[in-house]
Amino acid sequence: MRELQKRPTIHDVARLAGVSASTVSNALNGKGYIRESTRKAILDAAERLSYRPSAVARSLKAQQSRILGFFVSDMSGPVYSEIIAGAARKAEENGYEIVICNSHSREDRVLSSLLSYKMLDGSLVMSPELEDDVLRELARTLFPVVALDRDIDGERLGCVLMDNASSAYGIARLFRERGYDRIGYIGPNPEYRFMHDVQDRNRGFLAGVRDFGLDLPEERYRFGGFTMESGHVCMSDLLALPVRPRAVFAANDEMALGALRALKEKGLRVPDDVAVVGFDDILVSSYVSPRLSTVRRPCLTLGGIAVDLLFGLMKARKSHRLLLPTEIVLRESFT
Amino acid sequence: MRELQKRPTIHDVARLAGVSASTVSNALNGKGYIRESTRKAILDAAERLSYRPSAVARSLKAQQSRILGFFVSDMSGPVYSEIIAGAARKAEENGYEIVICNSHSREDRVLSSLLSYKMLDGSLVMSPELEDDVLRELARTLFPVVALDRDIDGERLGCVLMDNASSAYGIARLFRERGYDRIGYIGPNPEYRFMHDVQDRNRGFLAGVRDFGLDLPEERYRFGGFTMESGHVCMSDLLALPVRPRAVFAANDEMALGALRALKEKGLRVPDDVAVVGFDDILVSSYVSPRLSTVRRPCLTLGGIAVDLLFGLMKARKSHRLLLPTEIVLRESFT
DNA sequence: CTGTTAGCGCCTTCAC
DNA sequence: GTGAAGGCGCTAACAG
Repeated sequence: MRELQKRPTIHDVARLAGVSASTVSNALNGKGYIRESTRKAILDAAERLSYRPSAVARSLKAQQSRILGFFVSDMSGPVYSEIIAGAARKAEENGYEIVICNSHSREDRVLSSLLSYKMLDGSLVMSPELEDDVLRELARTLFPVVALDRDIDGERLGCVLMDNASSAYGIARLFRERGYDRIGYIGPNPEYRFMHDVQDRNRGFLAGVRDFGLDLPEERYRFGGFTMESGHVCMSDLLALPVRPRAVFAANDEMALGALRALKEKGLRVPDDVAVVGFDDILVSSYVSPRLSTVRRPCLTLGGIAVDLLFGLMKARKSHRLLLPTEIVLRESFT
Repeated sequence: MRELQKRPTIHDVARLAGVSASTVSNALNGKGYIRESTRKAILDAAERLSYRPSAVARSLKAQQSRILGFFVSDMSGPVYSEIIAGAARKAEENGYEIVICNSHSREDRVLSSLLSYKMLDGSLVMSPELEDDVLRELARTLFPVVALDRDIDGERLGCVLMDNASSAYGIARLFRERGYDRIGYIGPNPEYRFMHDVQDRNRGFLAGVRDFGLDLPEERYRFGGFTMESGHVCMSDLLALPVRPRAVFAANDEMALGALRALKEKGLRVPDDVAVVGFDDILVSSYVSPRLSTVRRPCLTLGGIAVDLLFGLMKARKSHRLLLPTEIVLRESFT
């Protein structure tokens, strides 16, 4: 029965190589001048012991971990992974790593423990669950924070937003221009009121509805939960109405996909009977039939920019607020 | 111009409260007996300074971080997020956290730096990029490792697999039973040979093709890259053939979705003209038209089980190998 | 060129 | 009840 051997430390290497710990440190990190023979001996000893420096000890000494946190609540969405990819690339270019921390739960226990016990040099946040005050507290007491898709400011706190509102507004305009007057809307249910980007979409679209005089009575305004299932239910409800809408805007692609399914089940054609527009331009949206018209958001860019901003916050204390444009993509489901 | 104030340490709290550091430590961690008045003073001081214990220092002292790593390369897939969710839940129940580390790159730099400089107590690995030897090395020198969907064993190394092969074999059997003799296959291109689960599917299906005497000539065996785009291309190629297949098996749902689109573009009906089967049962597969027949894998379960196994490895040195069943789900695209 | 010393922030003895 | 001392593993500063 073998003992659980402890990991070797720099002293073990030093002993084996017959030198001191600091010489080992220097040799391994390429600092200072070291005779080639001792250097060789040290490398050899390290190799023999499979020595790996402890990241924890290093971080303690260096007072930085070179790790950035990315707080997300959901992570399932395709949107997130693209943003993360953008962030990870930029972080890596600068010798940092990104770790994903899921902040799904809203319990206080999580807020005070999960959030405060990390070893991060900074963080990006995409969790609607984390309230503004929590972020401010985080930024104040722990490390700089960049919020994604949420309009917030404060000390050591930046944000980068996507212009959801104007594209949503643009959709309303297009409905008017193309003569789709009698519309339906699958919008965010109250549960999502704390999600900034979602609310932007909502406000933008409703403003457009008003400004362009679209016909959106209460019964054609449904509240969805941003899943395909929810989109399916909402659209089914819409279709059960005595007067059905000619065009429907869903606040994200997943709901729009669910809506397409409901339409299909009722034997209705898209866009001939009912036109549909989503939001996000997730990958699958251009593969379903009919291809979904939607709004594309610069997710990859967003991630990179957010990390840049975070680096800025880590160096200086300046905070920033950036707004990225979005773009309407017309495909088959609405033209 | 305000200085970048450093985070307060336990000594700062001690000074403010007029006690020693160890008393603060005891008070904050509920150890030992402390007079209520000093205790109050300490809590108060900590609050005033917004003191947060340093996770790094703690980990160094405790010789554990209570953090588990989850190495993934892609992360974009819906499959991953479900597994991660399962793992995160189980980890949390035991006072651990999971951080996602992306190991997308195959460079040596990454293998030796990214992998060795972590502060993890253990890790789950779903990166095909990380070769078996790397995992063994990891397990030997750093921390216990549980590989997901990869058949490997070694010291402090466990694995949990999903039975890809028998379901893929089952698909072939179904093709035979339902009279779909002339088939096509969109399988993994050679680039994916290091992905264990994918290879299992491949082997299982090809074994079935042989055993059940299905008609799969070379030109109807295409190599795809597991994206919708790739599935689209492969299916288009298949349809350009003089004799087109009556049923097509794609090695994952994304490719199957791409295939459906190609079929749609050619004006072919599914399953009447060509039947299609995928693999994974991603969420959207039951929403597209026609709904996709596929193979469901117990992803949520997998994550939890993997963490359990990891805990086992962290306590004892025993290693394990688990195999989880999969299930064929028949929907509209093939019945 | 190499070794000694000291300290990063915390916690665990062990005195008092 | 509380404090002083020491050490987790590493590295920077300074001697030698």
